[in-house]
Amino acid sequence: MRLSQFHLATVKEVPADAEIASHRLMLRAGMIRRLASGLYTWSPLGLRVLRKVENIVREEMDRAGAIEMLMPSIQPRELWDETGRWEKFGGQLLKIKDRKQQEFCYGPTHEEVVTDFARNELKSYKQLPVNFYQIQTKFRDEIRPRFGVMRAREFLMKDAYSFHLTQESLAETYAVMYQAYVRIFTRLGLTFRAVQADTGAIGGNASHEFQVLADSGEDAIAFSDGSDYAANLEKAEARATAAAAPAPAAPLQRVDTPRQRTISEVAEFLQVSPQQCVKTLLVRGNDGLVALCLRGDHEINEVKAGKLAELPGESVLASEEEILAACGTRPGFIGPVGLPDAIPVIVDRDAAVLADFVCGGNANGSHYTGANWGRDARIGRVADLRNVVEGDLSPDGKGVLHIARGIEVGHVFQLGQKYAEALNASVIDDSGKAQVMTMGCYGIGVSRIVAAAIEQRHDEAGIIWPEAMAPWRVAVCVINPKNASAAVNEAAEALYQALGQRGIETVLDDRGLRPGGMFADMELIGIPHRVVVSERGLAAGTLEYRGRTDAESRSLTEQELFALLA
RNA sequence: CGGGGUAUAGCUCAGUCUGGUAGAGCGUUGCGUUUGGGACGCAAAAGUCGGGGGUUCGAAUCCCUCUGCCCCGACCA
Repeated sequence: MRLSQFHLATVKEVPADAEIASHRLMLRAGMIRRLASGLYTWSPLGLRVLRKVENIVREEMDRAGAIEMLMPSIQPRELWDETGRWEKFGGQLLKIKDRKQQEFCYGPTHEEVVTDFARNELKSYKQLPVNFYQIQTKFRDEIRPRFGVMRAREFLMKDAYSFHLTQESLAETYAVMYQAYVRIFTRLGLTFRAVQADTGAIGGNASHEFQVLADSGEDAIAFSDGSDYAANLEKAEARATAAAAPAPAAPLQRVDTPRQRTISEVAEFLQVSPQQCVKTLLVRGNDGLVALCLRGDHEINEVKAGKLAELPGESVLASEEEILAACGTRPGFIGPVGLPDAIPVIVDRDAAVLADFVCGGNANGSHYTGANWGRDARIGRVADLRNVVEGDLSPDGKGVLHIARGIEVGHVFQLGQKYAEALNASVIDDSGKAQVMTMGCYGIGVSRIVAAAIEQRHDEAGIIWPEAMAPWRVAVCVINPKNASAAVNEAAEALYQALGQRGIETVLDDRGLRPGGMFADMELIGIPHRVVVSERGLAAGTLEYRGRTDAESRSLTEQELFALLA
């Protein structure tokens, strides 16, 4: 590509409300332009990168045996009524009507459509397993779109759906997809981790997220330094630090804590560490309130709490009024000692192995010291309620957990029969009986990958593309082309042609910018390799090469350059 | 949905408090000088000051209202 024939539109300034590096750099590089909240135009430059990602995803899906298709983005309400998700999906579903007032939505995902396709197309177990995929625009009416294309309302996604007769077959395809994802993110040149993910309300046997590691990531992930264990923080299991509580050594004593309500205030006031305190959260249970007890320095994990049998499927903190009505105490002074019998007490594993601890006194302005389970407070049962923290033992017993931030770019999921059952998608098995199919689904946020890559790889000057994602691998920069000798322009043109003939994607910067502006642009848009052609270099018979992350330029012969790029 | 902020040239923003002919930088166009890290000079084009209503002799500025956008929170996977 000759840059003089392209539309490169870099800018120096960027709106103050572009918060994260990838959003700022994509705007500055002119890759995207905002049309409305969460809606972005991909410029020619941005599209080149997006297509690089898309093509790698497509190649690896094809290699893994998935079959590409394309489904409509507009979907009829009736199909969504069949699975009950027209209502359940809520405000994220963009609903529209046609001229006959019939209702449709812009697809946020395609389980309904693909399962409808499958129930019409697949009749026999001999057609299974089969894995359909598409790369297509999705729309989710996010409450708060942000960070440019990182969390946009309209975005490009690869979604694949596999159909099986048995769970074993699903597990096989799941493993193949998992490996395909590993290949994709490896080829893209990203630092990532596959982590166990919560399967949520859908159930199923397995789910993994692929997280690109970046400090600005919205997800927290835990991983072991002694094994390959890695999980989303909402999923990571917290093991108790001790097998059992030590024997009680201190007497139970009520102490006045007139204005100390938070754990940190109480701990400081009583001169104990937060680890020696028990905090008690009251949440709405199936039948009245439920008490959840945690060690003072630990955080509740709402996903784990929501799964407790005593809770209605979600964890919602009780209001101050509800607490006052049930306990006669304001929040801040609640504790397991002397709590009304009607309130079940569920204790986190680590809180359960404390002895002589501090807890709320169930009276305004008072706490207990020297409290002990059994002697002073009842334990309904012990459960894993908390988020793991840096330094926790890995749940597989090997190594210690560390916490990192990640950006979710892929998610594989063993769906089971939820959708096939709702839509009655079945095939005839070898005994002639109809069997509901078992499904898996596998998503990749194609447009999000572009932002995630920048988030992971950038510097002061701009984007640092992995080679596989760069809009061009090499930039040939001509110094002062309008006034340089014919030889310089000819040499640049010849080099550009030679690189192209070797299959190396090259951009020729023949715009005639001053060198500073030209270099700044090539660095901003993240071209991995830069070669300068000038009178100076021509006289010396060498090319001036500089890698995107190199501190300085160096001289290469043309042959050395080709070898380096081979 | 609750709270906060914001809307002025293509872009980034001053100007609003204290009402009196619309500003800067970047970008764009033309001319000239320049040409190895975002050059310089001169000239020019470019604005229903988000929409509507009100107060006033007079509103970008004060008041009411609507809308868009951004941030925090709640929500959601």
